[in-house]
Amino acid sequence: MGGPDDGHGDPADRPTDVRPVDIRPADGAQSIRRALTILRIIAEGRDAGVSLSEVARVTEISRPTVHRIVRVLLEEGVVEQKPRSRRYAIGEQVPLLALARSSRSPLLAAAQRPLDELSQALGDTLFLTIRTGLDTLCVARRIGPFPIQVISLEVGTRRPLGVSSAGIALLSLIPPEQAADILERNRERFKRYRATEGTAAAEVSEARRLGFCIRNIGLVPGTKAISVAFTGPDGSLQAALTLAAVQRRLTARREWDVVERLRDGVGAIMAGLGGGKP
Amino acid sequence: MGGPDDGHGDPADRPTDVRPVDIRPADGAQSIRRALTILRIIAEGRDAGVSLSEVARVTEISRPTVHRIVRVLLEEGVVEQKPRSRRYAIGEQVPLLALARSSRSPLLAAAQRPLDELSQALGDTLFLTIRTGLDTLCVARRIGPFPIQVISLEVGTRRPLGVSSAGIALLSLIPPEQAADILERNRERFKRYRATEGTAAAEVSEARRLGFCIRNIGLVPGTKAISVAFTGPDGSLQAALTLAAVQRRLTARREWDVVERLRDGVGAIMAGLGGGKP
DNA sequence: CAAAACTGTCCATAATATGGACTCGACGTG
DNA sequence: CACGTCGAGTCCATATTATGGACAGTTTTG
Repeated sequence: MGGPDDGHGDPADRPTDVRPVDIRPADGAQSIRRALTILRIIAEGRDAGVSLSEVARVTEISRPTVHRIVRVLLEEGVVEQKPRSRRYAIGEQVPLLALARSSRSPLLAAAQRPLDELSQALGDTLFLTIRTGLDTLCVARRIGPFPIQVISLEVGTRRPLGVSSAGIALLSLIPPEQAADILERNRERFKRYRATEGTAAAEVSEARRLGFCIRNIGLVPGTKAISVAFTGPDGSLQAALTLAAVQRRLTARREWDVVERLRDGVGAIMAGLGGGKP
Repeated sequence: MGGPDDGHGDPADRPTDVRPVDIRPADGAQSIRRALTILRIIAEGRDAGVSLSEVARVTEISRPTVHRIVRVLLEEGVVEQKPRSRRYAIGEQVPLLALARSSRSPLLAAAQRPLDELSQALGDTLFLTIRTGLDTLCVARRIGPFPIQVISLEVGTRRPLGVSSAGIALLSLIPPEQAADILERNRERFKRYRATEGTAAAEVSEARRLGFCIRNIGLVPGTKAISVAFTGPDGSLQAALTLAAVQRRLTARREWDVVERLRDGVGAIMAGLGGGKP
């Protein structure tokens, strides 16, 4: 079938030791997994959506199969299709299902105050980003009082881990080989973002050394971002706090101050997460 | 396979006019459809969740199959399992996917003001409920200023069409045979709610005659609800505005006034929906 | 206006999902 | 306490279902 490698069918006489990269038991419901993979890619497209062939390319599932799956999701309202561009986007049913668990996430609850205070104190824009699977997902944003703000991300933006500052920081706090594995699995998607596995890996190493990530923001010239990543109390969740600003506001002197403040913010958020309900 | 079907394959000689509510073509991706059916049932359970065997019973899918599907959804974070009760509930991935389309729904946007004003004016609790597939789903609530309020529903509550006042009203505005079909397909689920197809059908007829639904609220003795249903501009959506109050506040005299006011509210919402973007 | 790229459809085939039968453990009842 | 009932979860032979190569139609690009 699909799969990036190998001459196909070798008639079952290796036990189970090869395990090509991922832990996926591969049994159970393959088509449902595929549907979810497709959904995540479509979610990246936000309101603009994603074209069929791009979904097929990125997921490495054949076009007819993607088409069939997407058609079911379409009929069920889980995705919708933009009439003009024929691109697919997340459909109304998803928010409706989400209503079933409308209680806000503990992370967001814990982060509100620290985000407000920090963005006031630092003056620039802050982002709170979580890791989910192979992606980063922006879940909160605060625009600071300084007159020039770098917006760059909306809440809800989803990207492959490795293309954003937050993604680098997040990768820097998981074990190197896992991080490498993730980069590998995202390789196909990086093309969309003018990123490569190699440069991402280098940045991750650097971030691992420093304890945070600082770099230019890819798509917006003259801007910089600093990200500090952290995990939930029991390692339950992985998130990053990011500051974005025009380059001139991030002089070498201020950098360290900002990192310090971000770390304080992270501390405050983690404290708020500490003793939740079981 | 499953499903309340008829003699299958009649080789294409009805144009497009029958369309029995949603004519499941049954081709394509069956297991994905099943997964979604299961998800919707699980969504009904809200935070408490739903047991495996109940999902199997209601969906009329065999337990092993439900289990296998649910296990995949579990691994993917789409559902989660309460450790204590082993019940399944909607998982964190669903809200995360929903973030991709965080722009609020046009209905909610249009309804905010009218809801606020009406609940102030009438004094009692209002609910805005939509139809989605075979379900009603509460999407907004306003608690009025009168000291005794009937809460009964949370935002996010999902129920089979036919068990709530709003559901009856909604069924009353779709063609009788479609409504009957929906009741039929929900029969298995009614048992959970002490409802039956028969009484629901009678109430729907009554509502169709009156143009609204009024009745006692099932689970809360001494309380009444009045629902007025409506559709979006191009028939795009079906929704109902409901008032709930203790019985003594709904004297026969006031009933008509309330219905009148609810109709005004519906008018205001529909006006707000009128000229959206194409 | 031709080439390229993309969406969507068909169908034989292989692989996948299916559910009956079974095990295990928890709970309740005589 | 022994027995019976009910629910969760597992196994595996089977046939149903999903799969993707090839093709057709349409829009975009050069």
